Amino acid sequence: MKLSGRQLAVMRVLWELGEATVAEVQDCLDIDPPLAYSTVATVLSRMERKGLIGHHAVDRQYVYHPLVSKDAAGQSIIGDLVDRVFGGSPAELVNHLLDSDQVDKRELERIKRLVNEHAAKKGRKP
Amino acid sequence: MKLSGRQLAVMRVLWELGEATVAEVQDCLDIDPPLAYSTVATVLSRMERKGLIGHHAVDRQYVYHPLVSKDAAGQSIIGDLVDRVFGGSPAELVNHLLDSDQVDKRELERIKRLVNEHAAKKGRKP
DNA sequence: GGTGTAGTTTTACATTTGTAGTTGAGGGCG
DNA sequence: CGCCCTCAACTACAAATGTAAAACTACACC
Repeated sequence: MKLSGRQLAVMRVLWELGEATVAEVQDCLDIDPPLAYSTVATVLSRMERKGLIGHHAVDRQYVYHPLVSKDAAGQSIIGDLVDRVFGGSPAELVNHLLDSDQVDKRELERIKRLVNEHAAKKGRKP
Repeated sequence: MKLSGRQLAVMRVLWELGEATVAEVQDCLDIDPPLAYSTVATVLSRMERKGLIGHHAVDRQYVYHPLVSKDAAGQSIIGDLVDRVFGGSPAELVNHLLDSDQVDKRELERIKRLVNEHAAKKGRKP
């Protein structure tokens, strides 16, 4: 699966809302300057053509919904990143991530906990 | 900074080799079917125009070298990913990463070590 | 029943990317 | 001296993306 920048932004809205009309997507896209209605509609159409999302009509308007889960997409994107930038080593990714200033104390704690939990699970049932 | 798929592949070669001629990049790109010489040359030119790489002439041929470090690029790409997919939470990324089958026991150990080391460093000198 | 109006579909166009052929110039070789 | 070879440079073109105006269509309201 492959998402362009705008497509990803739209997917985020759909993941967040579960489903949404064109106008709702347009509103939730926090972009400056805001996209025209027809622009959003075009993006949604193309995404549907690619099977990323689906729609059903409700009262003359389309309600779009994701066909790929956030988890699946995240998984795929991360896998790609690990392969293409970090030579297949997830640890390399983590290493870079930890150096980033996006990781404050709070996030670091969460990460530590996640890793330990995961290690426990893995050890219990491999 | 923004790298397309092919551009990233080329950067990987340059990061690996430090610097390289067009033909060397072509050889090191492990792509099937292999890209034409002129294709690689075009990609390199465009990347240079965008300031991603530079070149100097040696004996009638160009030797290209990266202008952005792998670390910087990795940082930027990860930052983007965290922002755009995981709502700014690095822990979310890690969570997904751990669920990936790219993380085997060995990688998990490495990750655990990295996290603990980092926590120690952070605790010492915040 | 005509006329807005909201919403979808169509059409349009620039930019970026992926890919590669063609051209042109400098240098070596016969 | 003229030909060939190797590169860099230019040109080309299709697909995807980003963006949006224009056209169409069904509905409601006067």
